[in-house]
Amino acid sequence: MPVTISDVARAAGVSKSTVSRVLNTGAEVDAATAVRVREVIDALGYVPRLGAVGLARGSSRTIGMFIPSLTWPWMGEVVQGVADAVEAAGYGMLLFTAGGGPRSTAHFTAQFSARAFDGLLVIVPEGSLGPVLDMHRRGLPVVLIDDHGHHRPELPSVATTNRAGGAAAAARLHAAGRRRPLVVTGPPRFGCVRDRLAGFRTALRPALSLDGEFTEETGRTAVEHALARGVGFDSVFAHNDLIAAGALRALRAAGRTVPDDVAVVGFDDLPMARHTDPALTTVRQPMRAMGAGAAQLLLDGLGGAPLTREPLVLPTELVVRDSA
Amino acid sequence: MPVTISDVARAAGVSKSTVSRVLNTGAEVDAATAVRVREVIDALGYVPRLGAVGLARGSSRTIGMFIPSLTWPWMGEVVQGVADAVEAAGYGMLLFTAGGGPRSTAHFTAQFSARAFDGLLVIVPEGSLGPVLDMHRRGLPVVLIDDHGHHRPELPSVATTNRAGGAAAAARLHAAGRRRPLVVTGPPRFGCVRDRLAGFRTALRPALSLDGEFTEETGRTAVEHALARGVGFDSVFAHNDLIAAGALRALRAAGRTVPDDVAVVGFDDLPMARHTDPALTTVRQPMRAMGAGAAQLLLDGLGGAPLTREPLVLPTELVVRDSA
DNA sequence: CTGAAAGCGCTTACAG
DNA sequence: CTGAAAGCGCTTACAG
Repeated sequence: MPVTISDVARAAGVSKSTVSRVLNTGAEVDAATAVRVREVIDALGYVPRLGAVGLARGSSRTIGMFIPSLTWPWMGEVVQGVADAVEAAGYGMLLFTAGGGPRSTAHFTAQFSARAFDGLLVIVPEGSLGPVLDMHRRGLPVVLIDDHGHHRPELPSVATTNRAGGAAAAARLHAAGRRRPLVVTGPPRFGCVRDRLAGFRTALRPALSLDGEFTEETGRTAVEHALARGVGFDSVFAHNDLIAAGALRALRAAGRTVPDDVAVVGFDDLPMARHTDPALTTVRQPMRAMGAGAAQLLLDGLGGAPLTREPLVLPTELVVRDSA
Repeated sequence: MPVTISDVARAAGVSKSTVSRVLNTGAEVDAATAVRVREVIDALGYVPRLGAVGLARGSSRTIGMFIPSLTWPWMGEVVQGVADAVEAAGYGMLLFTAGGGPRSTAHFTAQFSARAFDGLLVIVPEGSLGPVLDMHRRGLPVVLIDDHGHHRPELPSVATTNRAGGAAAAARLHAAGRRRPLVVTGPPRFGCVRDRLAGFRTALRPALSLDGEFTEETGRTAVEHALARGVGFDSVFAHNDLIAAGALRALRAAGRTVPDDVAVVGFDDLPMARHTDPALTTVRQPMRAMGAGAAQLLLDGLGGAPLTREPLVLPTELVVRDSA
């Protein structure tokens, strides 16, 4: 049988109120009494039951996190960043995934209604903004991790400098004397795609710009296509590292040398970026820091700090390796 | 203000007991009454507060998951498998990571003591078996996801067929006429390493066997080393896909063609396996199924089913691509 | 079949 | 500084 506050009170010869006070407010308790109670707590190994505290206080000391899927390449980094910050604050983290479609969303919503968490961190799964906004409207503190450059003025969020990242990629290529870049983007409906492109264009004009999915295959076929069409490009700006990997592969298959014939810059800095051949020069997104920053924002908010709607923007960073 | 069971009772003209009954046991309630209560529940959008239910029932309908880190290549797959099963059962999943060392473990232990979860899934972080065994001893249902082939007879677990996987790799190489394989393993202290090696040896004798970490670098340096020593190998069996990727790279750098000069087989089937050049033939570990299977085992256990100590073993599968 | 009451393990005014 | 009591929102014997 786990020990309860009553056990402690009895053993220390005080009331539950007093035990509760030394545990919480700490003040308004006689020093000697406090010491004695603490000794008993340690001796008995008493830990307040979270559920009971939550019921009495109307909170759960737990945050929820809602994400599209754990299998995306950089998702683990973000969630790890969140986990670190949440752990440091002594909170629990309830993780929800949207992979199962409506069923998943329903489950997540049900846990919200059951008040399973006090605040929410979310990387909005496509089509799930509705329920999230609804929760926010009902008073749930929410912080968005804006992976797609879709700023929602209604909600606090953390984002990164997609535009500056694109500009940095262009600057690097420009400095290397490249003037005819092939740009391979992700889906144009994403804000991050438009931002990266806009940033890139401030320094360099694409010889050709193709869009596709954020996949290796997109990179491969885009390069094959450009090669077949005889587009004379001297570099590639890939909107993520998977696309870059595909481009690298297609270039090698075509007998082009990287970076001598064609320089390649990616985006993200996935772990694989250091293992491509040649190692990939890429624009690093601070995914872990974004997770940790969002968590900290939310935790501060739960602690009473005002949640500003001004996004917390963490900088990208050009990581120079061998491909450009 | 969220609606409570009292609101429902009042609106339906019954007692809280009755509302609770239609919500739970369902039986022993007049059909007409039940219908009326349900209507009110729907109309008011009533959802029982998880914490209150948990306190009254002595459970939390939440499971904990404790893992070394989310940044390992296949970790997302496992956790996603768990998330799917847990979601289907209407449970919550509290995620804990050991990345922060003792501080992380302390946090995790504190949440256990605070009874934040009813059951535990764990991929044992190195050095953290102690606390987990302790929780189990204190009555917490635990299921291990045995990624390292370290069977713990004390605990229920799910594992995979490392030995058969090694044998399948060897069989594939043997069928391709290879007789002088270079084997590059992970740390020999891991049971999975020994099992994969033992399985491999049932069909083929290594020309040379080197061990290292489960990293790209290990694969690269091992191949470079074997090449420098003039070991005449015609194939590589890498104990994971990162090692295989490194081997592929070193072979290409040395001008060897894969699979013609040297065939390469990996282990894991990470997403990157289909994007190496050439695409990697590898032994697939059913990480997602292992996660889902472990969760189901635990959930069944929480539902009253006996948790057998006999491991649930899910099969590996040889995925043939282009490298062997 | 249904309700009143006690209880789950805490916190927090309210008195003193 | 400290305790008795009420209350958080449920469930579950216990009567009827």
